[in-house]
Amino acid sequence: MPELPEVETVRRTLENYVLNKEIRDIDIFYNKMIRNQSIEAFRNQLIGKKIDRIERYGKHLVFVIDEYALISHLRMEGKYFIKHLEEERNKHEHVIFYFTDDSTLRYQDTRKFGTMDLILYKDLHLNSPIVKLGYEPFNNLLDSKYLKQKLSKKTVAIKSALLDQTIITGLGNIYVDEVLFRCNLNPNMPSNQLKKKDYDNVILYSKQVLEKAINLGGTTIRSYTSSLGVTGRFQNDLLVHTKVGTPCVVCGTEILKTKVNGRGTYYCPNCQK
DNA sequence: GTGACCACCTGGCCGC
DNA sequence: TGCGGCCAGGTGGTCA
Repeated sequence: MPELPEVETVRRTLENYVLNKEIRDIDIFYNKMIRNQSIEAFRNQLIGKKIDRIERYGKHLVFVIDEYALISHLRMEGKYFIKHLEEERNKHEHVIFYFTDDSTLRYQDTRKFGTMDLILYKDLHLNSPIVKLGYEPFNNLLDSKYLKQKLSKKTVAIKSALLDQTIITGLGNIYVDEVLFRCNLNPNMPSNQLKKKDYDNVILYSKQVLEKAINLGGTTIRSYTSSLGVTGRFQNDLLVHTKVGTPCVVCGTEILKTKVNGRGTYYCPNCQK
């Protein structure tokens, strides 16, 4: 699924294709994808406008279109493609933006989990899904004091806490497994049992793992391949995620797969006691 | 306030 | 080969 590195890769790639293009028309084939506007209002507010820039907050892409912010969340399998006007629509393309130069931006989502919210840009940090997000690992405000405040009263498993986007934003199932392995933390450990060095390690390795993944263009696995022909290479650097049955790179113990609050979770039972 | 559970959705996989 | 059932999972809503 697209996590922060994959979304950042999509953002950087799309910037090369859609900036300053004028929207001539929009087709929406799955109405539930547009959450906070009627289809008519969504179209009326964007048609005739140009895409000024693309921002990213955690896993949210924000297309800045004149005075509006189009907040797109790819969820599980959302992807964007640039295609010529005349290319046939495939059945998983749910929103198509037509530009005046006869190119199109197409949002494709096999499972239809993705969402789009359209708000005024001035309200982006006042009244939008962005407001609830915690700090990204790259934010200097994310320190051990902040983590202690957020986690020290939580009994929920550390894996679940790190997936909570209101605490740290940008980590998803793949990268949480990788971070916990590097921290030698068991995914089921109650959040309130972490020590100061654990907070420091979570911050350090979250940053390290995400930075490397961004540099490698994200991770390409069965449930996610990037758009526009961009393929990530971080899957070659995964140490535990999807490695069930293979020896741990540190101690040689067989990597196990379990479930933590319903999420598939990979870990080394020896390194992550 | 917290945590558990469910719905959303469809392709892939497995067993029969 | 075809069918049914299960699994995958980020997020928001509901309920205890």
